[in-house]
Amino acid sequence: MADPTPSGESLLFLTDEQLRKGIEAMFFAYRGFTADPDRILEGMDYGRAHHRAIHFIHRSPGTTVSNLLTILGVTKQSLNRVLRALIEQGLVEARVGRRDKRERHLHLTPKGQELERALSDAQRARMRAAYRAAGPQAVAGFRQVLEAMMDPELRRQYQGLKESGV
Amino acid sequence: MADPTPSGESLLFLTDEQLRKGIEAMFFAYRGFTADPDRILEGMDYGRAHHRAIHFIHRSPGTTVSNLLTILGVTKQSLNRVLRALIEQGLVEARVGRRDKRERHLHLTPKGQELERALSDAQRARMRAAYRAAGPQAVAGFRQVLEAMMDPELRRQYQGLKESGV
DNA sequence: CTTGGAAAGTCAACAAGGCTGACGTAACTT
DNA sequence: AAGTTACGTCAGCCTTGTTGACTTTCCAAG
Repeated sequence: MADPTPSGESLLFLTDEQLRKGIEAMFFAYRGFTADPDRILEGMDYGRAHHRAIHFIHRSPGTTVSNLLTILGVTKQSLNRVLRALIEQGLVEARVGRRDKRERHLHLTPKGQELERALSDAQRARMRAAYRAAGPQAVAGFRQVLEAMMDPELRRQYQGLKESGV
Repeated sequence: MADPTPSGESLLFLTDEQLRKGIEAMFFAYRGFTADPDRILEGMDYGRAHHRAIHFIHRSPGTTVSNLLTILGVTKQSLNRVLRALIEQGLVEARVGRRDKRERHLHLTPKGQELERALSDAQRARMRAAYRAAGPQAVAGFRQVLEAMMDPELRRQYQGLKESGV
């Protein structure tokens, strides 16, 4: 049969075998992606769930609990357990909203910022090494594929975060 | 200051901001990556752990329990719980080794192959859509960055799987 | 000003899937 | 014959997710 691509590009990269390799690459890479923060957190009272909360509070200071709920995609009971620990132990501060006093605006305390720094330094170091090894063009492709892989709703979250910072 | 790259390439892609975007892209994309199989598995007695076992047994038929243990990076107690369920319910067969009778060689039964098919069809469909949207060059970059992100030991696992099929 | 509903928090119970430690058995290796 | 390896299993624990039911607070619309 004739080449079905308008541009004449090979479709060899879409074979089941290529796709399987991509799937396994995601699996193994994600293990590496979380390994360094996990190592830092183990022994402390915290886990990956705390890391995620800290990351997004750092990313969007003053975000509300429901915002966080949407981004993380967990139940409020689950998030609440994590936030309670972080607040009790002085890593996160929950300020009652000025306009809407039902809302809690979340901020990292200096102590929280310290842990955030340690975690993201470790994660960024690995990312930086991978980026450097692969080069800018590969990085662009990496980001394109990941973005295309997201659920549309999550992609909006991601893109929203990308610029606005809220 | 002078451009520090020998090749004269910009290092803008290595800024903390770019790295943070990459980190969040991994987070959101991994959610998408697992979403479809998770949907299929929910309601059945199985979860992501079963999916992983099924995937790698399919990938390397006849693999032993210790092989699987190494690839998955979990304890034997944890894997055993998953395997026991899969064997009891007739998705996986454990054949005593011919050369070394201590070993159990794992195979998918027709029923197991059926579920594997459903799961990987769903996951590949998403992968294929993402690959197609991003194009072959982006896919190459995607794979390069992921590979660079793995722990060296896991990279060996990945690369080993890539060709040999064992 | 009252009331409906949204936002937040809490309690209880449960499940999946990790973990450690201890132990047993069969089979291979030295 | 002794030691090691592969596998399985019991028991108990932790993290992180889930539902369901309920309360408190408070904004906003009638």
